[in-house]
Amino acid sequence: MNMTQTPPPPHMYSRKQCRRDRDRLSLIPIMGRRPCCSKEGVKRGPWTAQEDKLLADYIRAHGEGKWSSVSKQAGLKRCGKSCRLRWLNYLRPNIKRGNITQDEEDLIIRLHKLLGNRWSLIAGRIPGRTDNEIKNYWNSNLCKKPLPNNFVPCRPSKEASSDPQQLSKAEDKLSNLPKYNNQNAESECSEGSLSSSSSATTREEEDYSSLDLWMNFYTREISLSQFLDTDFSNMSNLFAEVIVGGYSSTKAIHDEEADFGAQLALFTDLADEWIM
DNA sequence: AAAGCCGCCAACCGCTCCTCG
DNA sequence: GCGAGGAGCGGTTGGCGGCTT
Repeated sequence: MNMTQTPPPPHMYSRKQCRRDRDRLSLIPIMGRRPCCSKEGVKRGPWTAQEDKLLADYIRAHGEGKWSSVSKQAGLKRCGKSCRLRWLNYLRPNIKRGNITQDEEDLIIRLHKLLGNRWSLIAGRIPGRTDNEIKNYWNSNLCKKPLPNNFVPCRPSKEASSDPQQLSKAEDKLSNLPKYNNQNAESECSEGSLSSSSSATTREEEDYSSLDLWMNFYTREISLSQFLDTDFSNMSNLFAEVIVGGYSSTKAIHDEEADFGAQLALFTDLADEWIM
């Protein structure tokens, strides 16, 4: 038996190689999928217009939530996750269809540099666009574009980490950006609040207005001088931790040791490098 | 004209986080 | 504090249409 002629095991095939083989040899797909729902009789695949109507009518009448029971209540033979995804990515009101504009593309690039592959957060800053749409757009368009000198690779966690020497100082900082609570962030974003309102009264509101300010600066909605002219005295140490990437959990909010002034000075030094 | 290849995008999957009892 | 279940997220896949050979 000549082992050198043995093809690689299926799990070592690249996707393209797999598809090439499938096309050439008319094989069934090598990499199968397990159904997400073990229940038999759960429908999968593309949604029909009738299913869309059932789901949309139900949610308009009863609101979002309880996805696991939505399918039953609405008379759909779909799993809850599928219903949720269909609603969020397609049926939800105010979904913007069609081509991504140049302005939206610029914003996606900046937000991706800022947030990495946190598509839901990026989508939250771009009205009418879904995380899935932005993710697809990134992977099919922006990922292939030539990157600026200091641009973060599309998948920094897998590709950039192997050669730390190539990371710029800014990228080092960006890779440590906070993983703040998505629900809070999304609700913030859904309000469309792009201003750095100083009327926040609670600690939580205060923290997110700080983050918002920074994001506005990063996405060039405000200038560096406007940013530095801000009265930071009303903001918590979270802001400083966000700036230098020292924030790793909500506990850090209460770190009284944070040297806000020094961190802000560091940020100011880095600011020019961060902005393309 | 047919086969092969490629890109796009809707949908699926597994994992993590959050909430609640 | 702990476990179960639900919700959300990001990575991946499959189907399809268009392009190339």
